[in-house]
Amino acid sequence: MFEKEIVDALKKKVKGDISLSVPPDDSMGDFAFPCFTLAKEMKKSPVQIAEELAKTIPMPEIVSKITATGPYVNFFLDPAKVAESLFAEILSKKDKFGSSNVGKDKTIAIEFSSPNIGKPMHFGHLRSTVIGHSLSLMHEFSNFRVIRLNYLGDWGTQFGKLIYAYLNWGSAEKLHACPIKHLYDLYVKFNEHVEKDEKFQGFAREWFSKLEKGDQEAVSLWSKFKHYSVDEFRKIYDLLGVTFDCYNGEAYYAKKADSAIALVEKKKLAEIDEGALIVRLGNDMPMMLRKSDESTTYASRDLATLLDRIDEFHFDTILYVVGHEQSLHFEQLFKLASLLGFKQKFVHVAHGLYLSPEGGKMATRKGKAVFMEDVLDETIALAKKTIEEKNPDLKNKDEVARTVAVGAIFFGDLFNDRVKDVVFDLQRILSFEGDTGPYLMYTHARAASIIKKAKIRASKDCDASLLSDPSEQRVIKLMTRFPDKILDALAQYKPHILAQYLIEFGRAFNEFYHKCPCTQEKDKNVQLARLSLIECSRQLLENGLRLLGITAPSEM
RNA sequence: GCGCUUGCAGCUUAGCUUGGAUUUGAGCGUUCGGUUCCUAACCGAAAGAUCGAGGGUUCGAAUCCCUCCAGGCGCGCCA
Repeated sequence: MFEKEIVDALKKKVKGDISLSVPPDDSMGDFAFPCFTLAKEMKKSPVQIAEELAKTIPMPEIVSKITATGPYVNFFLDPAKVAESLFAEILSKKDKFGSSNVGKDKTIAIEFSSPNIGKPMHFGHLRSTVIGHSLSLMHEFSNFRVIRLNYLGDWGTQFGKLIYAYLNWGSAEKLHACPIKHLYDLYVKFNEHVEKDEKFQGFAREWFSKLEKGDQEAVSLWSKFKHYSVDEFRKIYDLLGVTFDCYNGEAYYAKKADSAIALVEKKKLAEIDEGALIVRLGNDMPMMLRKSDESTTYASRDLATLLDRIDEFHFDTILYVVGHEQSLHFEQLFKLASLLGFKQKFVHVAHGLYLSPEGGKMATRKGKAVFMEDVLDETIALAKKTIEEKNPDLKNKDEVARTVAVGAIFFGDLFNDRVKDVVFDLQRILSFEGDTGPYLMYTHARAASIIKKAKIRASKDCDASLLSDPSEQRVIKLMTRFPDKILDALAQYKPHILAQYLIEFGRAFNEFYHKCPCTQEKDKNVQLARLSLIECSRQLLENGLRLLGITAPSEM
């Protein structure tokens, strides 16, 4: 915010593209214009140029001071004017504050979460779920039309495994009583057998092949497994507040794989090699579309899925929020799609993996997985215990405990750059202090509490010039950055940019909270100005957290 | 072997896309201090970093380029 006014003023004196930077320290102003590039063109020292510019640039309304500091021209915004303009905007836009129109008339499809049927959702699924959810919310906030896609892993040789295992070692009673657990046990058992004897892999392939050909027994078991799993997933999504527009999984698109393959063949892009149908996409990376036993592959189904989605949803951009171990697959898929003539924007929003503390991936196959449900239960229990200690009179304890737990888990996942691998550490998830979701939720609750207690209401007509304490000015300054942070996070598909900013803002707010009491302030005008600052801060925190998928309670 | 990716205080990390005002900014943990006062899930202070190693480009490199080392992931009938 307010950057445009400064750029416009600079344009009157400087030619070409102007990009401003943010000084490293508050004492150096709000925006800076570095003169290095100009120095080369003008063959003068950047220091000299900065000095000349500082004197000659027409001062925009919102700016109170322009100085030259070394090779930089520094712009100081007038805090009172900034605050007035911010308060008016926030108090009128409310839960829309920070939104933009960058997505106007654009459609974005976002594939995320995509758990595998027949296995419990393990904690590793959290990354895709949380990042995809947050990106969906941010795009919607910026007026994109968003389509949320959950590409269920409900097809493939793994079902051959499950069917074989169930028929040989399974029990109908156990399946009925605790379906997911039973299926999971069978899955682990089957893989133990494969370790010892390769022939089991063949049994699995056989059963999957039967399933693909529509064998009645196979199909009926498959659909039973799928039903149970989806029910289980929905419970977790409800708890997390995550929604989808489309649950079509691999099975749904598998039927369309043949026509997708036909299209590739028509364009003469495919060839037969060792009995399998492959596409060569340059150095050493063939993409297999059909196995030698005629069954489809993950790649062909994913291609079919992409083509069908292009048809159905007419998106401009599609995001695949999937772990980085699949980068090669997506590189191939996107390359093939562009060879087929599609011009949409395809993005693999790759994220790091949760690694098991003992090392290596959290593989369900080896029984090394940590289940989402267990982590949720434990976190909720701790949140409840913390509430009992700190705020025993709270009314809706269970509901708040759930909200706090989800906030802790979401924020913990979104706070760091998504490309990095994370070693699973329950103690970190269970921490509610420092750079955490509960810290921000608590900050929000404090603000809400003051507003509730105050006898007056926040107003844009307060005297913002009374907010002269450095801590107050810092909050105001940070507030102006909120809309841009959302745009940054959006441009890079990185929610941690917003999360990091919110922590910075929360710290500033808490400092102000300690230094500048509001309800006890005697001067009514100061009180009103502070209350307005508090309400605007609260709104910002509410909006920011919401975009990360976190609900901010007004009491906790 | 090839490809992608990561490497910063004891631990977890931001900053790298677009090199600059930096002697790298946080959180946890450690040590010390703050609650007759709007929720201490808070605030303040101190100690703690040869930014994996070496070279190069540049007036200037945590940031760009090269080599090496270490971790993670992937490399045709798993998804």
